[in-house]
Amino acid sequence: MAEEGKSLNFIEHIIENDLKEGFSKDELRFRFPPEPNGYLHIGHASSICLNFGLGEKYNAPVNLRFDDTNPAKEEQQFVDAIKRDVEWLGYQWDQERYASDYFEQLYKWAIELIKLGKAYVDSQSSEEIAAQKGTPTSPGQESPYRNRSVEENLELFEQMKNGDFKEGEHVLRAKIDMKASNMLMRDPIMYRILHKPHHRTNNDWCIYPMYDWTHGESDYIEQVSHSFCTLEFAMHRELYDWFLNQVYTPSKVKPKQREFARRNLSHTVVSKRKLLRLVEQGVVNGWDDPRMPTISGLRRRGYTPESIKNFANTIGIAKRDNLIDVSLLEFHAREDLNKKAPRIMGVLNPLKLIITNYPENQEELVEAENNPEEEVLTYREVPFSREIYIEQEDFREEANRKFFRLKLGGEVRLKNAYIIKAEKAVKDEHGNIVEVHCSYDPLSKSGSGTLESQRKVKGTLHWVSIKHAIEVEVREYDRLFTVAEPDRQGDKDFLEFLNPESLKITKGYIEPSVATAKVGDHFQFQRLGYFNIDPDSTKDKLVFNKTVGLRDTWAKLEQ
RNA sequence: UGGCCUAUGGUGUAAUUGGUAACACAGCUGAUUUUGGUUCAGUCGUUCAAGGUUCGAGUCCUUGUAGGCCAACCA
Repeated sequence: MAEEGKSLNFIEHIIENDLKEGFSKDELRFRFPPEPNGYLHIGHASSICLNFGLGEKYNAPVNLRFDDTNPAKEEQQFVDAIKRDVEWLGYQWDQERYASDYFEQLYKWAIELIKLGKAYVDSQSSEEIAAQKGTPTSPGQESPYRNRSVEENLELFEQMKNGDFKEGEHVLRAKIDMKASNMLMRDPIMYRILHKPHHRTNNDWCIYPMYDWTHGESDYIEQVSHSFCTLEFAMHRELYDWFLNQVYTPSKVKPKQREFARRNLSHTVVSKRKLLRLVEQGVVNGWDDPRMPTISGLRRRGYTPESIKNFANTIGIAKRDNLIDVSLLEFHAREDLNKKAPRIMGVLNPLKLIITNYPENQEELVEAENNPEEEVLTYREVPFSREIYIEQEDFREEANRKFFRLKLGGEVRLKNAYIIKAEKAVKDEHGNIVEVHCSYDPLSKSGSGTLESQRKVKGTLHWVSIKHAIEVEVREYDRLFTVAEPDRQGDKDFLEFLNPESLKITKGYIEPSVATAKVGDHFQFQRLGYFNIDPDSTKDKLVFNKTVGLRDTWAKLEQ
């Protein structure tokens, strides 16, 4: 079902045009084709949202197809992670396919190409082949094996398949044009010998097809109508079409490849190869480290599927180079979490506050809104007592009028509780404030309806009762890199721009209502930001990840 | 010294296909607020350059300029 009134991106224009020119809507079919050699990242999320979004818009099937033609790099664990991530985003694929499902068909087609004189076995080394390839500005040379007889080619190719040769001894090449301006058309390699077990076909094959030979034919087998990929494949289109034309039957759908620009995110890297380095060198704690721009990392960090999808839809799809600021991603996290995350009180940098006129052994429960954004408000109870923690930043001995928080002689409201007045700051021998003594107005209790409770005081602080607070571990994250484009800093390696302070682990104190929360649950720590519970949590210790802070206009004023 | 692609506010993306350049984020003002959050109102700012076609050009043409991609038995 097409959304109305929404402007179309260039991909949608292409589809609309095809439809207008008579392409049947029933034959629309898309695919998301990851290689299982790493985890999906935010850039893939854009591609997933594009393809599956198109599927939803046109009510067309979308296949999940693993491009698994290189057993040297691909693993089952990545297949599993990819499926988990796509599902988590909320998309359902029509069929789960693997390029390796088509190895037999591809092999048969290759034999046909040989018989037609359109493919040949080259027995040179990869260095020799590369040397003959020419350069972008000069034509290539033909291989001395280019005109082998069909019979010889057939025989050699079969021996390749049977495992009679070592890796690198022979390859199968398409016979196209060594002088083509598009270097991909200079007799591209279709098959190489690889004596490696494949995660699905084990040792059935020792020849493996190359990407170009595989991808378009796989699209064709699945009758994918529109095959979208990133811009670096633009030059491959000519070859994609050439291979397709060798096997195409007019009654069938001929897939159409179109290219869009990959999305770049500031202050990170969006490339599986580079992310792999971060993982392998131990810069981060795995692919799902909350600092990683992987889907798994973002999930663990506390991003919701909706926030990621909204982000992807907002940034759209186009063909020009781009650098999207992470703050836009963070905006979408806040926007979604603001609606969904229950509010709680937690203190990260505790300062002890004693309410001197509150009876020593007294405690009470105060009522707190779970989320002011709820249509029907719900409440919980939070324990209050004489000794509480507030944030260190929320108290100053002296401050100007712009400081809405607690200062000596000044008043603030304790959220959901009483209005207090700071009387005295107790210091240690170094002059650090270790305790604040306050008095409270017993008639000012929140929601009590008294005149005193309705007094307007400028500041409201969050707090926890020391006696009742739960101690938790809090992991706060900052951008992984100190510069916007770490992988575009001249000849310097992107690892030179790591932010040494990307992870800060501290102790926090939170209200007891959270004790029963589960891994993955989201919360807003009031006045601080959004947090969720990390899988590292145990029965005895909750671990929180900070997803993103609240918008903080005070911090801006302070600068 | 070739081929292909791209160029719209600070960022990202649109513009009913030649008809008033807009949406989101960021920024700035103000209002509301028991979160310096949210919400609301307002505001700043845009078509790479030069020619050409046209009543009219972000859109078409020409020439420049800038950036990206292409020489893995990777995808």
